[in-house]
Amino acid sequence: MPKNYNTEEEFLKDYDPSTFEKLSMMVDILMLSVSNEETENYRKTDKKKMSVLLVKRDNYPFKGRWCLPGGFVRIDENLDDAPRRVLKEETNLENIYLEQLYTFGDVDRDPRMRIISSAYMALIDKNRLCEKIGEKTSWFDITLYEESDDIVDLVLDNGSETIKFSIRKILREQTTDRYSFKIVENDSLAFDNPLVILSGLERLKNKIGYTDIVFNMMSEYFTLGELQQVYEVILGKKLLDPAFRRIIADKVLKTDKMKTGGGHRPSRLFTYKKKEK
Amino acid sequence: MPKNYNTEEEFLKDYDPSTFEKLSMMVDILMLSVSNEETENYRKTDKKKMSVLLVKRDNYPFKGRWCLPGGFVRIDENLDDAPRRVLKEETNLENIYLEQLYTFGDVDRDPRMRIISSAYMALIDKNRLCEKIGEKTSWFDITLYEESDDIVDLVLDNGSETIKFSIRKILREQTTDRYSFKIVENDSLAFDNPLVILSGLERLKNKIGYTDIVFNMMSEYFTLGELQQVYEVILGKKLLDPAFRRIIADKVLKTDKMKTGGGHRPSRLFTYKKKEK
DNA sequence: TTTTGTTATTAATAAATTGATAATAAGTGG
DNA sequence: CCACTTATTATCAATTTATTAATAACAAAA
Repeated sequence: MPKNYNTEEEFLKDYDPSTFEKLSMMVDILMLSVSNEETENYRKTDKKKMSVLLVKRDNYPFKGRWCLPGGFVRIDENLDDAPRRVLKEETNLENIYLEQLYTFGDVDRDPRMRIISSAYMALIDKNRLCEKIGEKTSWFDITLYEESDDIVDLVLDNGSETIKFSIRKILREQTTDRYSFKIVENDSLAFDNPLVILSGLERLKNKIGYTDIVFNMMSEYFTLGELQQVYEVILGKKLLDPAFRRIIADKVLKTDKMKTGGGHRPSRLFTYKKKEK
Repeated sequence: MPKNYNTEEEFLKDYDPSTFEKLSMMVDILMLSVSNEETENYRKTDKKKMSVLLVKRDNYPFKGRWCLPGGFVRIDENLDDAPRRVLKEETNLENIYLEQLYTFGDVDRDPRMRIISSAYMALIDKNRLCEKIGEKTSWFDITLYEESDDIVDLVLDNGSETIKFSIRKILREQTTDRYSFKIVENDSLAFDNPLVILSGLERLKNKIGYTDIVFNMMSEYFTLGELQQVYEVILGKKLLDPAFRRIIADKVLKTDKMKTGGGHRPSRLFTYKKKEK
């Protein structure tokens, strides 16, 4: 029988927080970048890949498996602050582009107990995180095969290990535009991490067209060729040079620096031109 | 001191879920629709508005204030299932378009205790939910004033009550494209609901261009004029007729029904043409 | 019955954008 | 100095978008 309160204060003083069964909250971080193949004839060989940062679990559950970096949200910590803290702890990096991707909350997603996880997508220029990663942390290159209309196979590779999984895109009822994903096969990635990876790749693909987030993956100075390759690997298709240049013309700023040494005509270096207003 | 386990099962059997402090999880539902002004000369008067469904709180905290419908996530319920259940409970509606919007998790967003809330956006044809709502539930028309470059004022009105609040868009550090919102003023809306509303309006505005979600707000048969008005109210600007018709040409199917009685040339009725493949 | 007002719908053309090909530039490595 | 490679821009065709305006068809007023 609910008691009758007259003021907000009175109610709060009396409030029993244990009325509802509680649960735990985590954040997972999908750190994405683009592989760098500086020395290759990259225009010809299409070697550029998306890459994702994984860490090897040294605890149960999924001990020994690779997973996305993550951690529990502290009780006195804003949700949006958690991924930034975790990133600092795991990679010692600050000032990283982060955006919330999706909150995954299936009942059985974690074998330990009920844990809901907010996935955040982080974008970074790979050069900022290359040396300092230990044995437990590794970049994996992503290859994506569209198996059929509704099945996607993903292969992750870090040079010595390979991880494969398949995901089925399900056209949800009651929606007219959005897929939800379901894991069909998964050797080795922990938890529902495959879903996070595919969601992130899709989000990036969508947002590259109407935002400037790509520039978070570029170093300060870059050539238009490099930028174009990043676009191409994210979109999964070749772009024509003049068309591409037209698209990004007002997003970049020409510098007077040049990049030489490529065995061909040197290319001009550009920087990101921040929006006015 | 962590004990050493040899198998996953062994670990789980021994796992103590109380290691981390737990919290509660809610879902909020941002039910959006478009006001219907059937009898007006709507092309001239721009009366069409976005509307949002609010319920009056009859409990503390925020007793007597309007807020988004919502509820706690059950411990044995998938996160994505919760908004569907809540919607069924509060409005008796099923088969509603729903998509996860954002998970809000600031420490102080609920005065009771630590509660993280996933907001879901629901889109509906208003005619499906008009009669059957009681006194505690009401549609509010939304008017949006761009006060300055970074401040937006919102006014909600249900005919007898008016709710106002202001939100500041903050260009986040470390990002190049996204705003985060901060409530500047808020008379009467409960919790961080103003943020949810503005996020949803922005999401809708973005997605209308590359998805077919608008059709979730239309009834089965509609005129192109009606559809255009919905586009215009979502985008907040007028569109030219021929341009609009080109854009949606391959999304709609012409029927042989007509709508008469408008005091002008009757308009043909169309339906949503579902994507092939 | 005719006129006026209103929205629907489409034609037609100008303007802008995009697509595709090709030409020229400027390094490196033989 | 030549071959090779990528960079960069020009050019023109094809397509799309913007804009104006013409015509259609009903309701209501005159």
